[in-house]
Amino acid sequence: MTVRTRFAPSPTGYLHVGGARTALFSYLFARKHGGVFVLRIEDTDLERSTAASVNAILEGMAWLGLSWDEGPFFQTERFDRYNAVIDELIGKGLAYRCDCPKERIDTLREGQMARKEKPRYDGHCRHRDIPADRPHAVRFRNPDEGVVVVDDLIRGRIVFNNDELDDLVIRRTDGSPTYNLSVVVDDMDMGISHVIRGDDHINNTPRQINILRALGQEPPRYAHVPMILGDDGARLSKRHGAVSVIAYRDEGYLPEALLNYLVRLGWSHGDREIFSLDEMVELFDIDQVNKAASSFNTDKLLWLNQHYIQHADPQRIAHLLSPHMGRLGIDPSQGADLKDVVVAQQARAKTLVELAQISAFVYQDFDTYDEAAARKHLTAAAAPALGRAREALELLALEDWDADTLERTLEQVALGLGEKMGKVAQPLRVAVVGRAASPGIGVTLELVGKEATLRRIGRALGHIAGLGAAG
RNA sequence: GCUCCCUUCGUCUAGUGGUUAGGACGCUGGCCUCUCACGUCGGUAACAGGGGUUCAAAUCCCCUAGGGAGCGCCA
Repeated sequence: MTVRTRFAPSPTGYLHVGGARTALFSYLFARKHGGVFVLRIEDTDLERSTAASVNAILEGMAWLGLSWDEGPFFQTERFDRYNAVIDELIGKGLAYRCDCPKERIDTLREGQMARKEKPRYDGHCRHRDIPADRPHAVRFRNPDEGVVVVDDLIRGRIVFNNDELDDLVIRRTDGSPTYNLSVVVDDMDMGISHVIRGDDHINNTPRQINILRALGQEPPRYAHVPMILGDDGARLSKRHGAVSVIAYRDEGYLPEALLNYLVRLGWSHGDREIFSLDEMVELFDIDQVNKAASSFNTDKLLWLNQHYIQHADPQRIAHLLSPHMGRLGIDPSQGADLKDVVVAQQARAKTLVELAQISAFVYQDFDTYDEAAARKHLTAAAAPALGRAREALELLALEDWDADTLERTLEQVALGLGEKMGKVAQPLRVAVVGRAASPGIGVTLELVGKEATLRRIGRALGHIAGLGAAG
């Protein structure tokens, strides 16, 4: 049997991380077993579905690199098929028309709730034989007795009593099919062998199996993956920060970091933490997925992101970094090669946004000194070191302006002053970077360039002189 | 309320009857060092509770508690 999985989001918003993980698991399972991964857009809710959401979902999938083999299919294009199936069910007496007004259903429900019963439709229209030309919905006639057994790949065996289930609406009064019907027909028509979805669908599963059986089909295998919660254990929502996959991209995360983080939420392979998409395909299997919900932990995502930034090809990172530099008003083509900046900085940032921030000094003069750094390093005592450094650096030819030569030059300056390297490097660093943290001083000066370095040393000396005047 | 699901360090997890309960993130101490970061060595911290079964239980069974989902003419 060929494995066929599907990801079936409803286009009522962006692709969020929970959906992305479900998509990832479906993708991995299909790839692992040499199967087919189908993308289907569940847009039967005409009120809430939008084209913008469809685009947002496709954009998120593309960014993550989760490619599908078939689709995207749109349920709105398959209404004729659903209606044919519904008519077939009516014809066979497995579904019936219902014209119960909303008020009747509401009263029924209230009474049941008051009696502490589970609210459910009472089958009032089962034998009323409503004419087809009157306004009506269509309900599936659920079996009254027996049980439905779901052998879930993640949960194990789950048994439902049919008397817990009621006759659900499969076609609305406006003629549109409902979710439980269209899902069943699509999974059947598309030959889906494994339904991998969120565990909020567990309770729908027995209904869907009953419809499938009424249609003479054997159900697929099911795997219900647990939810993702926020840092605080509550359901993940906007207030936990980004939930949209695209927002993670914009905040400077690498797709491989998000993917790696998501796959480890509910799945593991021994003690291993780092997985490329190919390695996931090789090692993943759905029956190893945890049953319990897990909390999204941004700190760990940040760690993975830093790991991937650090070990990625500098040229690629430079390419991805460029737009973030642009947001800071910097054109990286004016000045040092951005790739060289990445090489110098890539172990120092957890996101591309942060990488851009700590690299801005290479391309433009900063406005103000970091207060603590200036207080500690731009002092009268540091002035001689800065002065001597400036003298030595001025003498360096442009072709000698490289990290090694710069570092050796400054070591000589320190030696001449009878000071440790730190007494020279730190004031110089604050003078040139504005902060007390940067790559090695030689690399830092090389990237900044001779002209800007000397200019900024002059400015720092001025700052120190100003202190004396004020004090 | 009813039905279904879940429960190992703060978080992600390993563990399938016998382990000093392992790893990772975070936090933290040391080393490296011109700063920061990286790297590296160490520390911190968990089997929800209670009953069984067993020579032996995080692992099997039952109960309780806590958390979650569903109970739509939403998906």
